[in-house]
Amino acid sequence: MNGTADPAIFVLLNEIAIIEHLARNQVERVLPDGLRLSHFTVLNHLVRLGDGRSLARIARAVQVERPAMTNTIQKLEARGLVRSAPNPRDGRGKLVFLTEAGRAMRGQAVAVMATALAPVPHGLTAEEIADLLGPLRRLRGALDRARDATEHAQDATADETAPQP
Amino acid sequence: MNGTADPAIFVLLNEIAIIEHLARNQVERVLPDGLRLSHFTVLNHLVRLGDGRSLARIARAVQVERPAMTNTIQKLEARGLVRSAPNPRDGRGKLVFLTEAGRAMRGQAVAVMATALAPVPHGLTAEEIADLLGPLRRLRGALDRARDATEHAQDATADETAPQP
DNA sequence: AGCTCCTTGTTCGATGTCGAACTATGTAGT
DNA sequence: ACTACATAGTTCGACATCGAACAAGGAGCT
Repeated sequence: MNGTADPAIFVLLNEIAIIEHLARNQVERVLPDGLRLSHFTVLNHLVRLGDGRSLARIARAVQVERPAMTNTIQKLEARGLVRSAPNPRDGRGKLVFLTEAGRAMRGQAVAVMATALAPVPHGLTAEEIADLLGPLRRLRGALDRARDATEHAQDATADETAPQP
Repeated sequence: MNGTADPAIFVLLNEIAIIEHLARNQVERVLPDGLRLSHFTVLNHLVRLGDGRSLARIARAVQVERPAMTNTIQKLEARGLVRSAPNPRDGRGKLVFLTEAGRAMRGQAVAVMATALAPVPHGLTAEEIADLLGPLRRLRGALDRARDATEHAQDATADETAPQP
């Protein structure tokens, strides 16, 4: 009817954008007391990969600009979920550490998110979820390289997937 | 090593969120003159599925709240990319139409996006892209149903995928 | 008709994110 | 040592999005 069919990659990215949007909204509705997904993402990152990291490094790993991370860390610190200290090795740097409250909050968030997302696997088998991951990681890699072509970053998001057995 | 392994669905959604973020940033850097992805999404929707739709209907289809769509339509109208007229059948409603400039802008945007995303398929074969789509559509469906469980919507995002052969 | 409930589009205030720009510090090259 | 240049963290202004709340109109029911 129309000659405007989108390329396959468009359709795929559109689908991904919608899924991200639905998942974000659904998850943010159940997170404890106004905790944003971006806040949780940082807590989760620090729990999984270890704390004592610099703000800039966290920002690169979770794919936000540094100003956004400054904001996020300030909010987390105001809630007592993280604390930060100057880096003794680097006068510019700042290291971010989890507090016990931060670890507890992350655990609580994981629990409610798991509950909220429980109905989802009914649309997808565990095997299908696993099968999706490989190609999606390569897609992410391709996007990372395409960005590097126009910019000049190299540490990208690699450490996000590091500790997978 | 740590006892904090995330459920598979978490890992999947995290990957999806990062891909969405990378793709959005990459695309918005090449869109003509400050055109936002949300603006393009509306233009693309109207070209593909037909114009003369109401603001609320477009908002549901592209998964944003009505205030956001009011803002988007106002920006598009200020640029002369769409025009709107009151719905003669419904005194509350407002119908949004594409202008020629809007159609042209959408075509131009598709072209530069295709160029910007050209390196991406090198990480993924066309067949893999196609294979991804089925499971992802079911994932979207599952999320839609999970949302319906706590809320009360039913038209969801179905028409977005309607014209697929 | 009248009443109730839903839908539409909008305005408002709050928040998160971005890019640009700035200061301070580290790093490399001469 | 000095002079670039890169990086860390922050502040600033712009902007999109959200949820809540509103006024206006439609739909259904008695």
